[in-house]
Amino acid sequence: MKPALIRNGEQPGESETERAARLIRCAGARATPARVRVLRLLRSAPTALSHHEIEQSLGDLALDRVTLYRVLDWLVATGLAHRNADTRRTFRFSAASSSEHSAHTHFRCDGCGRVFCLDAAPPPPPKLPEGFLLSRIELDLRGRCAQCAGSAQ
Amino acid sequence: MKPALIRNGEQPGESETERAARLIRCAGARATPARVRVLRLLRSAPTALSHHEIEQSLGDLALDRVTLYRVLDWLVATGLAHRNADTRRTFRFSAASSSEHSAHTHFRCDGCGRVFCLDAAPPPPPKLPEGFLLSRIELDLRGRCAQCAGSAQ
DNA sequence: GGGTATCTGCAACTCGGTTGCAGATACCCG
DNA sequence: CGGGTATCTGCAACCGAGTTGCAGATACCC
Repeated sequence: MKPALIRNGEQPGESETERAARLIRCAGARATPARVRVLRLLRSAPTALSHHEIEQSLGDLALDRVTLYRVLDWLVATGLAHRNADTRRTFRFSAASSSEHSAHTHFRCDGCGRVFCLDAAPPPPPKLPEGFLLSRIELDLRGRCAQCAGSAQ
Repeated sequence: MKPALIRNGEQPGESETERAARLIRCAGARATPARVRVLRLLRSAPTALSHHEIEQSLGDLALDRVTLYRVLDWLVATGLAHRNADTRRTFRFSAASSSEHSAHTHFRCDGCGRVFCLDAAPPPPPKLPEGFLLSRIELDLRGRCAQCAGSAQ
């Protein structure tokens, strides 16, 4: 849902920041630096990020641990982001894309735990036991990412 | 405990216990009551169980927390069981089946977190980024199980 | 039945995530 | 532009899942 936009970009950086801020306000909350920075980061990340990775990426101006958790929770609650537990049982967050679909394909690395979002074709619709409600399909590929496969293990 | 006996299955119960013990010995370890009981439980469970659920199921004669973790780790290490993080980021364990395949289909309930193993058809082979190694494919269905869908949420 | 490597149970610890509360601030409104 | 207030942030303390180290118990080999 992005209504066409508005200010045609000034600096690409500013433009993206503005967009994140707008998405947040649309969701009915204050566009605080914490939220804007986190959402912008998620939107530009190629993989789903863990709490720890996000903290690192924010660098020196890192937020308080708790604030970051709350920002992430809020993003997930409003649907601006998704949350998944990785193979090492830590949560990973990714921005919800506009081309959001209920079927997703991920690659989960058994080495480093990272999650890569693939564009692969959506899997076929399955049949479920009686009474079960389906809300989302996810195809999960497990193995080692290029980096982990390269290094001896 | 577990008075001896009866090799060559008679009572179905005993038989299953004996089988679990044999699997454990085959894997090169001692068939202690702790391991036998846990493996037997996993093998008879319809869904993947959490550490907590296993503790409950063992009832009064429950093992020490740590022992249970170690038994589970050992089962996973030897390949007799599988471990998965559920949507609430706790590990769930299931017995490895003899008809083991590298492609699996699970239903994960967003309500209670339980994981159901379905026999659904294996998904089609995907294409991966350069350098990635695939070891396993898993089709993940998300939604609500019959029980959680039934109760108001 | 005895000896010993392997297991078990206890206690203390780590780590990811959560809760409560006081102080700060984005945003509405005049 | 400045003030008031509901919303956010940061701190500190907490919780629950999982892990580690070690002393005592025990399955299994002989």
